[in-house]
Amino acid sequence: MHDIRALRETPELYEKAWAAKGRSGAAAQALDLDGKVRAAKLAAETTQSKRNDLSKRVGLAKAQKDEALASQLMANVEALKSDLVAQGEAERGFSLDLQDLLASLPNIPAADVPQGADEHGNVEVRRWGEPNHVASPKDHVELGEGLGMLDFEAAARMSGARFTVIKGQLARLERALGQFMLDLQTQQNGYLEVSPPLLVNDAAAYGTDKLPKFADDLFKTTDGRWLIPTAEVPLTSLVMGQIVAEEELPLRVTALTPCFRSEAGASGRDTRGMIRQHQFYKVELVSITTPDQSDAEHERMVSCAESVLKALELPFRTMLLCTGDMGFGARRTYDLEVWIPSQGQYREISSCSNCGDFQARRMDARTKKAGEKGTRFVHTLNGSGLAVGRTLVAIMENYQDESGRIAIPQALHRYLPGLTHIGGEG
RNA sequence: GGAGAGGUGGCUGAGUGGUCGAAAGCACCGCACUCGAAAUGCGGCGUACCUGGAAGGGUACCGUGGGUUCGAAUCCCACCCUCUCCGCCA
Repeated sequence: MHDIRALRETPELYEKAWAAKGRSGAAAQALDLDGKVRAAKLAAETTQSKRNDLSKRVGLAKAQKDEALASQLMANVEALKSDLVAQGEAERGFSLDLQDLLASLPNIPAADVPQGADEHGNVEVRRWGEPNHVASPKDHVELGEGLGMLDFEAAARMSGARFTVIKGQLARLERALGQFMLDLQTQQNGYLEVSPPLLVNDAAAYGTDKLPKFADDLFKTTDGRWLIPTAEVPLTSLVMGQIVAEEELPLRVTALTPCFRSEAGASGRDTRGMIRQHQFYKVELVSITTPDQSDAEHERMVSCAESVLKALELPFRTMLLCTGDMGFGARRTYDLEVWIPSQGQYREISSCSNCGDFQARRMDARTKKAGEKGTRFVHTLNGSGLAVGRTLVAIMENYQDESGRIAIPQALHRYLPGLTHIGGEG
C-alpha cells in the first residue's frame, strides 16, 4: 500500500513510476479521490459532531425530567439523519475507491534501479564460476527419463500438465537438497527455521501483495483459503498486525515448503520439463528490518542465496532487475541466474526483493523503539535460497556425464552417504 | 462435529444504554526524597485520521461486519478467534 501523504508531496515521482508500468494518470486519479475523501470526511464529521452534542443534551434533559426539551432535541437529531447517512456513504464510497486504486498500483522502484522495459534492461552485477560447455548436453527431461526417475506421463495422468513424479535416487537427491539449503541458511546465515501453514487467509495474501491483483495465479480452497505460492506469504505474515520491538530486528526466518502456482499467464512458456510447475519445493528467506537497515540486509540476503550456488559449485550470475522487470511489491530486486547447459543460457533460480514498507503498510506491521513514542512501519525482504526444483534441474544438467549419469556435488555427500552418482550402482 | 465459557488499552482486569477512550493494578516515562539505588510520594502515559500557523478542536476505534436507538463497549443478528469438556483423528 502507498503512503498517501508521500503521494501528495511528490506526485510526479509516483506518476513517473506508474506511467512506466502502463498506469499513467493514476497519480492524478488518486489525488483527486483523496481530495474527495477528505472533503466528504470533513462534512460527515461536522454533522456527527452536531449529532453527538445534541444527543448528549437529550441525556441531560431527560435527567432533569424536561421531556419537552428532550423531544425537541430528538427531533433536531432526526433532522440530521438524512445528511448523516448520505455523507457517511459518500465518504465510504470515495474511501473504498481510493483503497482499491492504491491496492492495484505497484511499489515505486528505488532511485538506483536501472530504467528499462523488460528483462533486456537488467544489469549484470557479478558472475561466479565458468559454464562448462559439455559437448551436446542432454536436458534434464532426457536425463531423468533416461534414468527412469522422472515420470511426466504418470504425473499427467493423475494431475495434469505441469506436474512431475520424481522417483528413486533423484527423489532422494531432491530431499537432500532441501535439507542442505535449510541447514546452510540456519547454521551459517543465521536464519530461524519455521514450519508455517501452507494454507492462508485473505488477509495474509493481501498483506504480501498477492491479492487482489494476482488471485488468478493462486489456487483457492473450497473453504476460501489460498495455497501459498511461496513461503514468503506465511513468513512475512508472522508480523502482520504486530508491533515488533526494535531490538528484535532484523528478524530472519526461513522455511522449506511446497509452493503452489496456477501459472495462469504462462501457458506456452517452459512447458517442457520441470522449470515451471504448479507445485515445487523452495527454501525461502524472509527478513524484517527497520527502514534504515533494509538496504544492507538486502545485500546480505543476496549473498546468503549466492552461498548455496557456490557451495553446490553451480555457475551463476547476479542480476539487478530494471524497473520494467521487477515484481509488483518490490522496490529493488536481484535475481540469481544459474547456468543451464542444455539451453546454453542462465535461468532464474532465485529472486531477492526489498519491498520497503509496501507490504508492511498493507499488513500494518510496525516497529517501536523502547522508550520512544510512536511507531514506524517495518521493511520486509524476501528471497529464494533457493528453488529446489530448479536447483535439481541445474545439478542434473551441470553434473551429467556422457553416459547419462549425474555426479553428486561434494557439498551434498554428507546428506547422501554412499551415493556418488545418480544412476550408478550406489 | 456436539455442548459450554469468553474476546475491553503493552499486560491483568472492571464496566450491561447517556460527560466511558473507558476504573483499578502491573509495566513504562518524568519529578521529588536519596551520596546513589531500592522503597515511597506526586504527575504523565492508546492508536489512526481530519482540521488549524500554533495553542487547540473534531471524528472513529472495547474481536470483525451489520442492525436497533436521539444516543451503543453495553441491546439484537451474522461471522472470526481463544479456552474447557465430549466425539473423531495423522
